[in-house]
Amino acid sequence: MNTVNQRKKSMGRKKIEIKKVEKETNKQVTFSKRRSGLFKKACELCVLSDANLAIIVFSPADKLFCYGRPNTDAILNSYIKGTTLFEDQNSTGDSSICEQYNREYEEALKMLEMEKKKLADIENRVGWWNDSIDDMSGEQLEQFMMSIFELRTKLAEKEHEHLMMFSM
Amino acid sequence: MNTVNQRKKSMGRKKIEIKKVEKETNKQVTFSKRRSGLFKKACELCVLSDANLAIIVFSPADKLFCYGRPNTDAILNSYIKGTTLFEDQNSTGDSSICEQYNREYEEALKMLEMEKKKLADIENRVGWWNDSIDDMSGEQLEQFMMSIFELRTKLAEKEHEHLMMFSM
DNA sequence: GTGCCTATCTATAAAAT
DNA sequence: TATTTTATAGATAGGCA
Repeated sequence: MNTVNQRKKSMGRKKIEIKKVEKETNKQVTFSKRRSGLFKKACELCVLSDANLAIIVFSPADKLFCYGRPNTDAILNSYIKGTTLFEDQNSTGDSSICEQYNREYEEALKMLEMEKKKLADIENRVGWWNDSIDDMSGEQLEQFMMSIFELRTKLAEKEHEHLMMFSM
Repeated sequence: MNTVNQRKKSMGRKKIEIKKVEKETNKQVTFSKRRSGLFKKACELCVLSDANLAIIVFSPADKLFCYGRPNTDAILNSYIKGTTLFEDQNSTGDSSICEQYNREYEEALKMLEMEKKKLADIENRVGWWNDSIDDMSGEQLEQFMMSIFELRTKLAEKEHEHLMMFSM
């Protein structure tokens, strides 16, 4: 049994005034604990009442945390568009900022790949051409000239293709 | 005074399971109470730890509620612009991807521009070369051969640059 | 920064008004 | 339907590891 004088291990929770916590380390701890508490409450609200929500938090050090159901961007998108979630889900167009970025990014990547291929293609041809010239001796000049015209024709065709692709 | 048999006025709070409240009227009451509780917690978090946050809630009936400090739109703008560090606490979806896509997308766009410039550069040179050949008559062949070697040298330099860039 | 602990403090489910 | 009451479940400040 505890004697009258025996100290408790903890003073337990104390009432605090809701005002800025001045001590920096305590402020950090309070932020961390209460943020997780807030997100838990948010989760419960969603589950219990079948709601959807997003929370975006900037910590005192301006670090970003967020919670969202079904996900943050879907909620923000609905908010920004001034539509409801229901309407948003039924739309066939872009459904969230995230997805939109994703789509644009994939497109950009594809374009990049195409450009790289074109470049590689052209550089290969140039390389082949250079090699041809490198190996050439005086008596091969006439034959080379024939090749030049042949190549020119092929290049013109290829270039035309490229220009067509560019103008898309 | 209360007699021994006198019933309490309330059974008090009971433990509830965190799952969708089926009874519509109870769900509505739960939503309303817990939403205000959530906003209160959010307010306390802001004051205590000097944080900023925004909460956007769609009720089960898709009605919009929000809370923001300093205000909702300021927080959303910061979020969308992705100007700060990011840690995702999301349980259902992943929203940090959005910012990441944005960054990768910008990068891809830059790369694309670079590739296009390179391509245009090379195609200009090829075009110039083709034009040269087009206009050529028999007596200009010797002069053309001189040009070929000059060009070859220049192209080799340029190509080397490109290969260097590619290998990054 | 996280996690545990305990003694409170606070939010809130259910009922009553 | 909103507010108040009751009694309890849950959150958390302060310590410590």
